Amino acid sequence: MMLAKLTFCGMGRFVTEGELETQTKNAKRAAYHHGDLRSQLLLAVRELIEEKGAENFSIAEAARKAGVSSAAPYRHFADKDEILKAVVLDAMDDMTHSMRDALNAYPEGSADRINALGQCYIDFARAHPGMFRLVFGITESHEGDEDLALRGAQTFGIVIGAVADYLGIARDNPEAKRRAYILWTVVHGHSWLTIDGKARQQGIDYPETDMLAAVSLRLLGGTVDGG
Amino acid sequence: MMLAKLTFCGMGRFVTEGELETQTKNAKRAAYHHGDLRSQLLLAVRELIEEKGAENFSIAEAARKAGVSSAAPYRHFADKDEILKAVVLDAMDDMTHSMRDALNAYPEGSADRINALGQCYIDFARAHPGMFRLVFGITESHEGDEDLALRGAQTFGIVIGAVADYLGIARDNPEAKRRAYILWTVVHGHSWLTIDGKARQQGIDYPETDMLAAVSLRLLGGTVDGG
DNA sequence: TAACATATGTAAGCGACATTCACATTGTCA
DNA sequence: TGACAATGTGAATGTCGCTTACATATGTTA
Repeated sequence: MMLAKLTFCGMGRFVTEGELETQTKNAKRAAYHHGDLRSQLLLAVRELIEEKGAENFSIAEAARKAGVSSAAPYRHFADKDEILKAVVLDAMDDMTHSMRDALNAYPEGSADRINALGQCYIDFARAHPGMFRLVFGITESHEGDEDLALRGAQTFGIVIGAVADYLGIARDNPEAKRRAYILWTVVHGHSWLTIDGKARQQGIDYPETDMLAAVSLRLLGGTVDGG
Repeated sequence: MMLAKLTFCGMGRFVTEGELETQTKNAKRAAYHHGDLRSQLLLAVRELIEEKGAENFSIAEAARKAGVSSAAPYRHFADKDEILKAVVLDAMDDMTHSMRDALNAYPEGSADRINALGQCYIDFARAHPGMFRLVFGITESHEGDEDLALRGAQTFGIVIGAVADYLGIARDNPEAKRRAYILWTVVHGHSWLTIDGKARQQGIDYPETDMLAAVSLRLLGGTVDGG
Protein backbone atom coordinates (compact mmCIF):
# COMPACT_ATOMS: atom_id res chain seq x y z
CA MET A 1 0.00 0.00 0.00
CA MET A 2 3.01 2.30 -0.39
CA LEU A 3 3.18 3.12 3.27
CA ALA A 4 6.57 4.72 2.86
CA LYS A 5 5.12 7.37 0.65
CA LEU A 6 2.47 8.12 3.19
CA THR A 7 4.64 8.69 6.21
CA PHE A 8 4.92 12.24 7.39
CA CYS A 9 8.14 14.14 7.88
CA GLY A 10 8.63 13.53 4.21
CA MET A 11 8.84 17.20 3.46
CA GLY A 12 11.57 17.65 5.99
CA ARG A 13 9.46 19.94 8.06
CA PHE A 14 9.68 17.69 11.06
CA VAL A 15 13.41 17.56 11.62
CA THR A 16 15.39 15.59 14.16
CA GLU A 17 16.70 16.94 17.42
CA GLY A 18 20.26 16.68 16.15
CA GLU A 19 19.51 18.99 13.29
CA LEU A 20 17.95 21.48 15.61
CA GLU A 21 20.95 21.59 17.90
CA THR A 22 23.27 22.18 14.95
CA GLN A 23 21.16 24.94 13.53
CA THR A 24 20.88 26.55 16.92
CA LYS A 25 24.61 26.52 17.46
CA ASN A 26 25.31 28.06 14.08
CA ALA A 27 22.72 30.71 14.62
CA LYS A 28 24.20 31.49 18.00
CA ARG A 29 27.31 32.85 16.37
CA ALA A 30 25.17 35.76 15.30
CA ALA A 31 25.28 36.61 19.01
CA TYR A 32 22.64 38.97 20.24
CA HIS A 33 20.27 38.69 17.36
CA HIS A 34 19.27 35.13 16.70
CA GLY A 35 18.29 35.70 13.10
CA ASP A 36 15.82 32.84 12.74
CA LEU A 37 14.19 32.61 16.12
CA ARG A 38 10.61 32.30 14.98
CA SER A 39 11.07 29.10 13.03
CA GLN A 40 13.53 27.69 15.55
CA LEU A 41 10.95 28.19 18.24
CA LEU A 42 8.29 26.41 16.23
CA LEU A 43 10.71 23.54 15.72
CA ALA A 44 11.52 23.35 19.41
CA VAL A 45 7.84 23.48 20.31
CA ARG A 46 7.05 20.60 17.99
CA GLU A 47 9.75 18.50 19.57
CA LEU A 48 8.58 19.34 23.07
CA ILE A 49 4.98 18.56 22.22
CA GLU A 50 5.95 15.12 21.00
CA GLU A 51 8.11 14.58 24.07
CA LYS A 52 5.75 15.71 26.80
CA GLY A 53 2.37 16.40 25.24
CA ALA A 54 0.76 19.64 24.24
CA GLU A 55 -0.38 20.47 27.78
CA ASN A 56 2.98 19.91 29.39
CA PHE A 57 5.32 21.89 27.23
CA SER A 58 6.43 25.33 28.31
CA ILE A 59 7.45 28.37 26.33
CA ALA A 60 10.32 28.79 28.72
CA GLU A 61 11.74 25.40 27.80
CA ALA A 62 11.32 26.04 24.08
CA ALA A 63 13.20 29.30 24.52
CA ARG A 64 15.96 27.53 26.43
CA LYS A 65 16.17 24.95 23.66
CA ALA A 66 16.56 27.71 21.10
CA GLY A 67 19.17 29.40 23.28
CA VAL A 68 17.33 32.62 24.05
CA SER A 69 15.81 34.20 27.13
CA SER A 70 12.30 33.32 28.20
CA ALA A 71 11.05 36.74 27.12
CA ALA A 72 12.31 36.49 23.55
CA PRO A 73 9.44 34.39 22.19
CA TYR A 74 7.06 37.26 22.93
CA ARG A 75 8.72 39.29 20.18
CA HIS A 76 7.32 36.78 17.70
CA PHE A 77 4.14 35.49 19.27
CA ALA A 78 1.55 37.25 21.38
CA ASP A 79 1.11 34.34 23.76
CA LYS A 80 1.22 30.58 24.15
CA ASP A 81 -1.98 30.11 22.20
CA GLU A 82 -0.54 31.87 19.18
CA ILE A 83 2.53 29.64 19.17
CA LEU A 84 0.35 26.58 19.34
CA LYS A 85 -1.82 27.84 16.53
CA ALA A 86 1.21 28.40 14.30
CA VAL A 87 2.42 24.88 15.00
CA VAL A 88 -1.01 23.48 14.25
CA LEU A 89 -1.25 25.33 10.94
CA ASP A 90 2.10 23.88 9.88
CA ALA A 91 1.02 20.39 10.84
CA MET A 92 -2.27 20.69 8.98
CA ASP A 93 -0.46 21.83 5.87
CA ASP A 94 1.84 18.82 6.11
CA MET A 95 -1.17 16.57 6.49
CA THR A 96 -2.96 18.02 3.48
CA HIS A 97 0.19 17.67 1.43
CA SER A 98 0.61 14.02 2.41
CA MET A 99 -3.00 13.29 1.56
CA ARG A 100 -2.54 14.78 -1.88
CA ASP A 101 0.48 12.51 -2.39
CA ALA A 102 -1.51 9.49 -1.23
CA LEU A 103 -4.29 10.40 -3.63
CA ASN A 104 -1.97 10.62 -6.60
CA ALA A 105 -0.60 7.15 -5.94
CA TYR A 106 -3.85 5.49 -7.06
CA PRO A 107 -6.19 5.85 -10.02
CA GLU A 108 -9.03 8.34 -9.87
CA GLY A 109 -12.27 6.92 -8.56
CA SER A 110 -10.65 3.84 -7.04
CA ALA A 111 -11.41 2.49 -3.59
CA ASP A 112 -7.67 2.32 -3.00
CA ARG A 113 -7.58 6.08 -3.06
CA ILE A 114 -10.05 6.31 -0.24
CA ASN A 115 -8.30 3.70 1.82
CA ALA A 116 -4.98 5.44 1.25
CA LEU A 117 -6.42 8.69 2.55
CA GLY A 118 -7.60 6.97 5.69
CA GLN A 119 -4.28 5.25 6.17
CA CYS A 120 -2.57 8.59 5.74
CA TYR A 121 -4.63 10.12 8.54
CA ILE A 122 -3.95 7.24 10.88
CA ASP A 123 -0.26 7.25 10.05
CA PHE A 124 -0.06 10.87 11.03
CA ALA A 125 -1.76 10.22 14.35
CA ARG A 126 0.53 7.31 15.12
CA ALA A 127 3.70 9.12 14.04
CA HIS A 128 2.88 12.38 15.83
CA PRO A 129 0.35 11.65 18.57
CA GLY A 130 1.17 14.83 20.41
CA MET A 131 0.56 16.92 17.32
CA PHE A 132 -2.61 14.99 16.57
CA ARG A 133 -3.94 15.68 20.04
CA LEU A 134 -3.08 19.31 19.64
CA VAL A 135 -4.61 19.70 16.19
CA PHE A 136 -7.88 18.13 17.27
CA GLY A 137 -8.00 19.58 20.71
CA ILE A 138 -7.08 23.14 19.97
CA THR A 139 -10.54 23.96 18.72
CA GLU A 140 -11.57 24.32 22.31
CA SER A 141 -9.94 27.72 22.44
CA HIS A 142 -9.94 28.58 18.72
CA GLU A 143 -13.51 27.66 17.87
CA GLY A 144 -14.06 30.43 15.33
CA ASP A 145 -10.57 30.71 13.88
CA GLU A 146 -10.69 31.22 10.11
CA ASP A 147 -7.18 29.97 9.33
CA LEU A 148 -7.88 26.70 11.06
CA ALA A 149 -11.28 26.35 9.43
CA LEU A 150 -9.77 26.93 6.00
CA ARG A 151 -7.17 24.21 6.48
CA GLY A 152 -9.84 21.86 7.71
CA ALA A 153 -12.00 22.53 4.66
CA GLN A 154 -9.06 21.87 2.35
CA THR A 155 -8.35 18.53 3.93
CA PHE A 156 -11.94 17.42 4.13
CA GLY A 157 -12.47 18.58 0.55
CA ILE A 158 -9.95 16.02 -0.62
CA VAL A 159 -11.93 13.24 1.01
CA ILE A 160 -15.23 14.48 -0.37
CA GLY A 161 -13.76 14.55 -3.86
CA ALA A 162 -12.41 11.02 -3.63
CA VAL A 163 -15.71 9.71 -2.31
CA ALA A 164 -17.71 11.48 -5.03
CA ASP A 165 -15.43 10.10 -7.71
CA TYR A 166 -15.75 6.62 -6.31
CA LEU A 167 -19.53 6.81 -6.15
CA GLY A 168 -19.67 8.42 -9.57
CA ILE A 169 -21.65 11.40 -8.36
CA ALA A 170 -20.98 15.12 -8.51
CA ARG A 171 -18.61 16.53 -5.89
CA ASP A 172 -21.23 18.96 -4.66
CA ASN A 173 -23.82 16.26 -4.21
CA PRO A 174 -24.67 16.41 -0.48
CA GLU A 175 -24.50 12.64 -0.34
CA ALA A 176 -20.77 12.78 -1.06
CA LYS A 177 -20.22 14.98 1.96
CA ARG A 178 -22.31 12.72 4.15
CA ARG A 179 -20.51 9.57 3.17
CA ALA A 180 -17.18 11.30 3.46
CA TYR A 181 -18.09 12.46 6.93
CA ILE A 182 -18.91 8.95 8.09
CA LEU A 183 -15.57 7.75 6.80
CA TRP A 184 -13.96 10.64 8.62
CA THR A 185 -15.58 9.60 11.89
CA VAL A 186 -14.29 6.04 11.51
CA VAL A 187 -10.76 7.10 10.75
CA HIS A 188 -10.75 9.88 13.32
CA GLY A 189 -12.18 7.63 16.01
CA HIS A 190 -9.77 4.84 15.24
CA SER A 191 -6.87 7.28 15.35
CA TRP A 192 -7.88 8.52 18.78
CA LEU A 193 -8.55 5.07 20.18
CA THR A 194 -5.19 3.93 18.86
CA ILE A 195 -3.03 6.70 20.26
CA ASP A 196 -4.98 6.57 23.53
CA GLY A 197 -4.17 2.89 23.73
CA LYS A 198 -7.86 2.00 24.10
CA ALA A 199 -7.87 -0.31 21.11
CA ARG A 200 -4.91 -2.30 22.35
CA GLN A 201 -6.26 -2.16 25.89
CA GLN A 202 -9.47 -3.89 24.78
CA GLY A 203 -7.57 -6.47 22.79
CA ILE A 204 -8.72 -5.38 19.37
CA ASP A 205 -6.86 -7.51 16.83
CA TYR A 206 -8.42 -6.18 13.66
CA PRO A 207 -5.69 -5.51 11.10
CA GLU A 208 -5.99 -1.88 10.20
CA THR A 209 -5.94 -2.26 6.46
CA ASP A 210 -8.59 -4.97 6.65
CA MET A 211 -10.75 -2.74 8.77
CA LEU A 212 -10.42 0.23 6.46
CA ALA A 213 -11.20 -1.90 3.42
CA ALA A 214 -14.20 -3.52 5.06
CA VAL A 215 -15.55 -0.23 6.27
CA SER A 216 -15.18 1.66 3.03
CA LEU A 217 -16.72 -1.23 1.15
CA ARG A 218 -19.70 -1.40 3.45
CA LEU A 219 -20.23 2.31 3.78
CA LEU A 220 -19.61 3.27 0.19
CA GLY A 221 -20.67 0.15 -1.64
CA GLY A 222 -24.23 -0.13 -2.87
CA THR A 223 -26.47 2.58 -4.21
CA VAL A 224 -26.49 6.13 -3.04
CA ASP A 225 -30.21 6.17 -2.32
CA GLY A 226 -29.68 3.51 0.32
CA GLY A 227 -28.00 6.01 2.61
CA MET B 1 -35.83 7.50 21.20
CA MET B 2 -36.21 8.27 24.90
CA LEU B 3 -33.45 10.83 24.92
CA ALA B 4 -34.48 12.07 28.32
CA LYS B 5 -33.65 8.73 29.83
CA LEU B 6 -30.26 8.82 28.24
CA THR B 7 -29.07 12.18 29.41
CA PHE B 8 -26.40 12.14 32.03
CA CYS B 9 -26.61 13.84 35.38
CA GLY B 10 -29.58 11.56 35.87
CA MET B 11 -28.01 9.98 38.92
CA GLY B 12 -27.49 13.35 40.47
CA ARG B 13 -23.76 12.90 40.42
CA PHE B 14 -23.28 15.92 38.26
CA VAL B 15 -24.84 18.66 40.37
CA THR B 16 -25.27 22.33 39.57
CA GLU B 17 -23.02 25.08 40.80
CA GLY B 18 -25.78 26.38 43.04
CA GLU B 19 -25.98 23.11 44.88
CA LEU B 20 -22.26 23.08 45.39
CA GLU B 21 -22.20 26.56 46.93
CA THR B 22 -24.97 25.58 49.33
CA GLN B 23 -23.28 22.38 50.36
CA THR B 24 -20.02 24.20 50.82
CA LYS B 25 -21.56 26.84 53.03
CA ASN B 26 -23.26 24.28 55.24
CA ALA B 27 -20.12 22.28 55.53
CA LYS B 28 -18.19 25.38 56.47
CA ARG B 29 -20.07 25.60 59.76
CA ALA B 30 -18.02 22.63 60.81
CA ALA B 31 -15.20 25.17 60.90
CA TYR B 32 -11.69 23.77 60.86
CA HIS B 33 -12.53 20.33 59.64
CA HIS B 34 -14.47 20.38 56.44
CA GLY B 35 -15.96 16.95 56.91
CA ASP B 36 -16.61 16.13 53.28
CA LEU B 37 -13.71 17.71 51.47
CA ARG B 38 -12.83 14.84 49.21
CA SER B 39 -16.15 14.66 47.42
CA GLN B 40 -16.56 18.44 47.43
CA LEU B 41 -13.23 18.74 45.70
CA LEU B 42 -14.21 16.23 43.06
CA LEU B 43 -17.40 18.21 42.51
CA ALA B 44 -15.51 21.46 42.21
CA VAL B 45 -13.01 19.91 39.83
CA ARG B 46 -15.78 18.63 37.59
CA GLU B 47 -17.29 22.08 37.41
CA LEU B 48 -13.97 23.71 36.66
CA ILE B 49 -13.16 21.18 33.97
CA GLU B 50 -16.43 21.94 32.22
CA GLU B 51 -15.83 25.67 32.60
CA LYS B 52 -12.23 25.92 31.48
CA GLY B 53 -11.19 22.54 30.14
CA ALA B 54 -9.16 19.80 31.74
CA GLU B 55 -5.83 21.46 30.98
CA ASN B 56 -6.76 24.84 32.40
CA PHE B 57 -8.17 24.00 35.78
CA SER B 58 -6.06 24.35 38.87
CA ILE B 59 -6.11 22.53 42.16
CA ALA B 60 -5.74 25.90 43.83
CA GLU B 61 -8.98 27.14 42.34
CA ALA B 62 -10.82 23.95 43.23
CA ALA B 63 -9.62 24.38 46.80
CA ARG B 64 -10.78 28.00 46.83
CA LYS B 65 -14.15 26.90 45.51
CA ALA B 66 -14.43 24.36 48.32
CA GLY B 67 -13.39 26.98 50.85
CA VAL B 68 -10.12 25.44 52.01
CA SER B 69 -6.46 26.29 51.69
CA SER B 70 -4.49 25.28 48.62
CA ALA B 71 -2.64 22.63 50.58
CA ALA B 72 -5.73 20.85 51.86
CA PRO B 73 -6.37 18.79 48.70
CA TYR B 74 -3.06 17.03 49.25
CA ARG B 75 -4.48 15.35 52.34
CA HIS B 76 -6.86 13.47 50.04
CA PHE B 77 -4.97 13.11 46.77
CA ALA B 78 -1.30 12.55 46.11
CA ASP B 79 -1.19 14.97 43.18
CA LYS B 80 -3.15 16.50 40.34
CA ASP B 81 -3.10 13.32 38.32
CA GLU B 82 -4.74 11.40 41.11
CA ILE B 83 -7.57 13.93 41.35
CA LEU B 84 -8.11 13.74 37.62
CA LYS B 85 -8.13 9.98 37.73
CA ALA B 86 -10.76 9.96 40.47
CA VAL B 87 -12.94 12.31 38.45
CA VAL B 88 -12.52 10.15 35.35
CA LEU B 89 -13.47 6.98 37.20
CA ASP B 90 -16.66 8.63 38.42
CA ALA B 91 -17.52 9.81 34.94
CA MET B 92 -16.89 6.39 33.42
CA ASP B 93 -19.13 4.78 36.00
CA ASP B 94 -21.87 7.26 35.14
CA MET B 95 -21.43 6.49 31.49
CA THR B 96 -21.61 2.74 31.98
CA HIS B 97 -24.71 3.15 34.10
CA SER B 98 -26.43 5.28 31.47
CA MET B 99 -25.57 2.78 28.78
CA ARG B 100 -27.14 0.00 30.82
CA ASP B 101 -30.28 2.11 31.14
CA ALA B 102 -30.31 2.76 27.40
CA LEU B 103 -29.94 -0.93 26.74
CA ASN B 104 -32.86 -1.86 28.94
CA ALA B 105 -35.16 0.52 27.10
CA TYR B 106 -35.19 -1.68 24.00
CA PRO B 107 -35.72 -5.38 23.31
CA GLU B 108 -32.76 -7.72 23.31
CA GLY B 109 -31.11 -8.17 19.94
CA SER B 110 -32.78 -5.11 18.39
CA ALA B 111 -30.96 -2.56 16.26
CA ASP B 112 -32.55 0.14 18.41
CA ARG B 113 -30.45 -1.07 21.29
CA ILE B 114 -27.27 -0.47 19.39
CA ASN B 115 -28.34 2.93 18.18
CA ALA B 116 -29.36 3.88 21.70
CA LEU B 117 -25.91 2.98 22.98
CA GLY B 118 -24.31 5.18 20.38
CA GLN B 119 -26.67 8.03 21.10
CA CYS B 120 -25.85 7.64 24.78
CA TYR B 121 -22.13 8.03 24.10
CA ILE B 122 -22.65 11.10 21.95
CA ASP B 123 -25.04 12.63 24.46
CA PHE B 124 -22.38 12.32 27.12
CA ALA B 125 -19.78 14.01 24.95
CA ARG B 126 -22.13 16.84 24.10
CA ALA B 127 -23.35 17.33 27.66
CA HIS B 128 -19.89 17.14 29.24
CA PRO B 129 -17.31 17.93 26.58
CA GLY B 130 -14.66 18.79 29.13
CA MET B 131 -15.12 15.46 30.87
CA PHE B 132 -15.15 13.63 27.56
CA ARG B 133 -11.86 15.21 26.58
CA LEU B 134 -10.43 14.28 29.93
CA VAL B 135 -11.64 10.68 29.88
CA PHE B 136 -10.23 10.08 26.41
CA GLY B 137 -7.09 12.09 26.83
CA ILE B 138 -5.97 10.93 30.22
CA THR B 139 -4.58 7.71 28.84
CA GLU B 140 -1.52 9.64 27.80
CA SER B 141 -0.30 9.64 31.38
CA HIS B 142 -2.20 6.60 32.68
CA GLU B 143 -1.49 4.16 29.89
CA GLY B 144 -1.25 1.08 32.07
CA ASP B 145 -3.79 1.95 34.77
CA GLU B 146 -5.86 -1.07 35.73
CA ASP B 147 -8.84 0.79 37.17
CA LEU B 148 -9.27 2.72 33.96
CA ALA B 149 -8.80 -0.38 31.82
CA LEU B 150 -11.42 -2.23 33.85
CA ARG B 151 -14.01 0.51 33.38
CA GLY B 152 -13.23 0.62 29.70
CA ALA B 153 -13.71 -3.12 29.37
CA GLN B 154 -17.06 -2.92 31.17
CA THR B 155 -18.34 -0.25 28.84
CA PHE B 156 -17.05 -1.85 25.68
CA GLY B 157 -18.39 -5.19 26.85
CA ILE B 158 -21.90 -3.78 26.77
CA VAL B 159 -21.49 -2.84 23.13
CA ILE B 160 -20.00 -6.19 22.21
CA GLY B 161 -22.93 -7.96 23.84
CA ALA B 162 -25.52 -5.87 22.01
CA VAL B 163 -23.79 -6.41 18.69
CA ALA B 164 -23.48 -10.16 19.22
CA ASP B 165 -27.15 -10.40 20.14
CA TYR B 166 -28.14 -8.42 17.08
CA LEU B 167 -26.02 -10.58 14.78
CA GLY B 168 -27.19 -13.71 16.51
CA ILE B 169 -23.69 -14.90 17.26
CA ALA B 170 -21.95 -15.82 20.49
CA ARG B 171 -20.64 -12.95 22.57
CA ASP B 172 -17.13 -14.33 22.49
CA ASN B 173 -17.12 -14.64 18.73
CA PRO B 174 -14.23 -12.40 17.64
CA GLU B 175 -16.41 -11.00 14.91
CA ALA B 176 -18.66 -9.41 17.52
CA LYS B 177 -15.72 -7.54 18.96
CA ARG B 178 -14.56 -6.40 15.55
CA ARG B 179 -17.94 -5.07 14.52
CA ALA B 180 -18.41 -3.46 17.89
CA TYR B 181 -15.05 -1.78 17.55
CA ILE B 182 -15.95 -0.26 14.19
CA LEU B 183 -19.15 1.11 15.67
CA TRP B 184 -17.10 2.49 18.52
CA THR B 185 -14.80 4.30 16.11
CA VAL B 186 -17.76 5.91 14.33
CA VAL B 187 -19.40 7.07 17.52
CA HIS B 188 -16.12 8.10 19.13
CA GLY B 189 -15.01 10.00 16.05
CA HIS B 190 -18.35 11.72 15.67
CA SER B 191 -18.30 12.71 19.32
CA TRP B 192 -14.86 14.30 18.97
CA LEU B 193 -15.65 16.06 15.72
CA THR B 194 -18.85 17.38 17.25
CA ILE B 195 -17.41 18.81 20.44
CA ASP B 196 -14.43 20.15 18.51
CA GLY B 197 -16.86 21.97 16.24
CA LYS B 198 -15.29 20.35 13.16
CA ALA B 199 -18.55 18.85 11.97
CA ARG B 200 -20.40 22.15 12.16
CA GLN B 201 -17.38 23.96 10.73
CA GLN B 202 -17.49 21.81 7.62
CA GLY B 203 -21.22 22.25 7.24
CA ILE B 204 -22.22 18.67 7.97
CA ASP B 205 -26.01 18.53 8.03
CA TYR B 206 -26.48 14.85 8.61
CA PRO B 207 -29.10 14.31 11.29
CA GLU B 208 -27.40 12.30 13.97
CA THR B 209 -30.06 9.65 14.41
CA ASP B 210 -30.18 9.12 10.66
CA MET B 211 -26.45 8.74 10.56
CA LEU B 212 -26.36 6.27 13.40
CA ALA B 213 -29.15 4.21 11.87
CA ALA B 214 -27.52 4.20 8.44
CA VAL B 215 -24.16 3.27 9.84
CA SER B 216 -25.32 0.47 12.05
CA LEU B 217 -27.44 -0.92 9.24
CA ARG B 218 -24.57 -0.89 6.79
CA LEU B 219 -21.94 -2.13 9.17
CA LEU B 220 -23.98 -4.77 10.93
CA GLY B 221 -26.44 -5.77 8.24
CA GLY B 222 -25.64 -8.71 6.00
CA THR B 223 -23.80 -11.86 6.82
CA VAL B 224 -20.95 -12.13 9.25
CA ASP B 225 -18.64 -13.76 6.74
CA GLY B 226 -18.80 -10.70 4.61
CA GLY B 227 -16.84 -8.69 7.13
C1' DT C 1 -12.32 11.87 81.71
C1' DA C 2 -7.31 12.26 80.31
C1' DA C 3 -4.10 11.23 76.97
C1' DC C 4 -2.50 9.81 72.89
C1' DA C 5 -2.56 8.50 67.82
C1' DT C 6 -4.50 9.65 63.62
C1' DA C 7 -6.87 12.43 60.37
C1' DT C 8 -7.30 16.74 58.48
C1' DG C 9 -6.64 21.54 58.27
C1' DT C 10 -3.31 26.09 57.84
C1' DA C 11 0.62 29.22 56.61
C1' DA C 12 4.83 29.88 54.54
C1' DG C 13 7.98 28.75 51.18
C1' DC C 14 10.28 26.63 46.85
C1' DG C 15 10.99 26.37 42.04
C1' DA C 16 8.71 26.77 37.53
C1' DC C 17 5.95 29.16 34.51
C1' DA C 18 3.39 33.00 31.53
C1' DT C 19 3.60 37.46 30.75
C1' DT C 20 5.15 42.34 31.03
C1' DC C 21 8.29 46.25 31.20
C1' DA C 22 12.30 49.03 31.02
C1' DC C 23 16.37 48.86 28.77
C1' DA C 24 20.20 47.12 25.34
C1' DT C 25 21.74 45.82 20.82
C1' DT C 26 21.45 45.35 15.96
C1' DG C 27 19.92 46.13 11.08
C1' DT C 28 18.16 49.30 7.77
C1' DC C 29 17.50 53.10 5.20
C1' DA C 30 17.19 58.11 4.56
C1' DT D 1 26.00 59.02 10.06
C1' DG D 2 21.86 59.05 12.64
C1' DA D 3 17.19 57.79 13.54
C1' DC D 4 14.04 54.21 14.00
C1' DA D 5 12.11 49.68 13.93
C1' DA D 6 13.08 45.03 15.06
C1' DT D 7 14.68 41.90 18.27
C1' DG D 8 17.14 40.60 22.21
C1' DT D 9 17.96 40.80 27.85
C1' DG D 10 17.04 40.81 32.93
C1' DA D 11 14.13 41.71 36.53
C1' DA D 12 9.57 41.76 38.35
C1' DT D 13 4.65 40.12 39.12
C1' DG D 14 1.20 36.86 40.05
C1' DT D 15 -0.19 31.99 39.72
C1' DC D 16 0.56 27.27 40.20
C1' DG D 17 1.99 22.45 42.04
C1' DC D 18 3.73 20.66 45.83
C1' DT D 19 6.29 20.23 50.45
C1' DT D 20 7.13 21.13 55.23
C1' DA D 21 6.36 22.49 59.90
C1' DC D 22 2.82 23.26 62.76
C1' DA D 23 -2.29 23.44 64.59
C1' DT D 24 -6.68 21.44 65.55
C1' DA D 25 -10.22 17.99 65.57
C1' DT D 26 -11.74 13.06 66.25
C1' DG D 27 -11.78 8.52 68.09
C1' DT D 28 -9.96 5.08 71.04
C1' DT D 29 -8.30 3.35 75.02
C1' DA D 30 -6.75 3.44 79.77
